[in-house]
Amino acid sequence: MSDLGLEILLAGCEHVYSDVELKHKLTKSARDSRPLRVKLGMDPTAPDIHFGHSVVLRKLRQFQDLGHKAVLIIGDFTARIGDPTGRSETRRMLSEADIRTNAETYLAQAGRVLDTAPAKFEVRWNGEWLNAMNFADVLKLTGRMTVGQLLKRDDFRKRFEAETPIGLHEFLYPLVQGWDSVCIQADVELGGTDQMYNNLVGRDLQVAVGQEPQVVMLLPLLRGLDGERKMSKSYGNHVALTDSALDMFGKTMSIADTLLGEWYALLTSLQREEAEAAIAAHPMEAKKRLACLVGERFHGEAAMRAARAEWEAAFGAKELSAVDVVIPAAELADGKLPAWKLFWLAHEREISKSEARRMVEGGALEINGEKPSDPNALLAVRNGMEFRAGRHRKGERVKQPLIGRIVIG
RNA sequence: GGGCGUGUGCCCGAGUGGCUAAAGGGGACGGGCUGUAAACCCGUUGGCUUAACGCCUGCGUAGGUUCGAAUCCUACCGCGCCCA
Repeated sequence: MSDLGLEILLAGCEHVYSDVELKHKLTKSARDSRPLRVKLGMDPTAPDIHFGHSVVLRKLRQFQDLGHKAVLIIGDFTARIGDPTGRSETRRMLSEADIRTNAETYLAQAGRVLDTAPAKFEVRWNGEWLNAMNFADVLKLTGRMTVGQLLKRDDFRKRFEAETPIGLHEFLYPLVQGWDSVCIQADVELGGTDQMYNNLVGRDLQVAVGQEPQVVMLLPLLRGLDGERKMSKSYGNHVALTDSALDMFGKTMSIADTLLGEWYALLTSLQREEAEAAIAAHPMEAKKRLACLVGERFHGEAAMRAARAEWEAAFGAKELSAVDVVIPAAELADGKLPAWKLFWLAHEREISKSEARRMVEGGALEINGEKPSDPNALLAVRNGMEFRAGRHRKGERVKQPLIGRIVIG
C-alpha cells in the first residue's frame, strides 16, 4: 500500500489538523516500524455507548487494521469534572461508583468494534496521572493558557455572554483533557467535531513540553433518531450497541429519510455513489439495507437478515405479536371490566389511571372492532381476546402498536 | 461586605389577591394519514376516587397576613447584575 492507508484514514473526516502531518507520521511509523499511538478519550458519564460513538470507534479500528495502536483513555478523572462541551449549563458531577460501572460497560462495548489484541489495544485511566498531581502541578499547567484563549471557545463565550454560570472546574476541562495527550504521548487523537477545541489544546500542550504535536482528526457527529440533534443518550435518540438485532433494525427504520445519506456515510463502508443511488431509487429499501448493514458488526449478517424478516412480518403484514395482559379475576364483575382499566393493565400499570382514561377517550383502545370512547364503558372479556391499546411506551422512539391478549388470572 | 433584581408545570414563558390545575409556544403522548420516515390535521398533557363540575398535591424552601395567595409580608436557599 503506497499511501500507507492515508486515503482510508482521511475518508469521512470533517477536519484533520493536519493531513500533511498525518502523512509524515505514517511514513515515519512505517520506516521505524513503530506503530502510531492513536488516542481516543471517553468520559464514562453514561452507561451506554451507541452508534454515535461507533463512528469514531470505526475510525480507530481502521488505524488498528493498519497496524497502529489504539489507546483508549477512560476519563475516570475527567468524568468527575464533566465536559462542558455543548452544554449550556453546568453539568453535575458523578459519583465514583457510577463512573466505575459506566467505564466497565464502555470497555465491553467498545470491544465490539475495536481489535482488543494487546499489541493493538491499550486502555488507560486518566486518574492514573491526574490524581497524582499536586496543586503546584496544577498551577503550572494552568499557566500554559490564558482566560482569553479559553473564552475564544464558542460555548464558553456564549455562556459567558449570556451570563450563565461557568464553573471554574469546567474551565479547566480542556487543559486536563489535553494533558492526557502529553501523558500518553499521543501521535493522533480522534474525536467528534465538538471536541475540536479540547483536542487542539492537546497539541498546544504537547508542543509546550517539547513533544511532537498530535494530529487531530475530527469526525462528524451522527445525528440521532430525531434527525435533529446529535445522537445522545440524554436526548433518548440513540441506538445502543447493546440493542438487540431487532431493535437495531427497527430503530434504524424509524430515522428520518433526510438522515439516510449521513448514516450510510458514517456507519457503513458503502461507497457514496452507491448509497446515493440506492436512496434515490427507493428510500424504504435503502433504509432496510442500511438497517441490516449497521447491525452486522454487532450481530452478524444472519441475525440481521432474521431481524429484517421479523420486522417485515410484523409491520408489513400489519400483524403484530400480541402481549399477554393478565387480568386478575378479582377485577371482573360479571366477566366485565371498565375500558380504562383494561388499558391501564395493558400498560402494566405504568401510566396513571387518569392518563389511561384520557387515552381511551382519545380512541387509543380498540376491541372487537370498536373504539369505546367512554372510559367507564364495561367490556365483556374472555381468555384469548385480542385488543389494541395505543402504542408500546417502552423502546424509545420506536412506535409500535400494543396488541394485548387477554389472560384472566 | 453593600445595593438591586430574579426563581412558575418536561422546557421556554404569561400571570401582581378570588373567574388559575395555572394563558401562549415548544416538546411529549394518543388518534387520523403513512413506509414504525417526513409533512399535515384533530385531541390530550398533575394525581386519586364513590368519575363527582368530589378530594389531594402544585408556581425555589419554610413560616406569616387574609374569608381566600403563584400573586402581599418575613427568613432562608439558588442564580444574575451593579458597587466595594
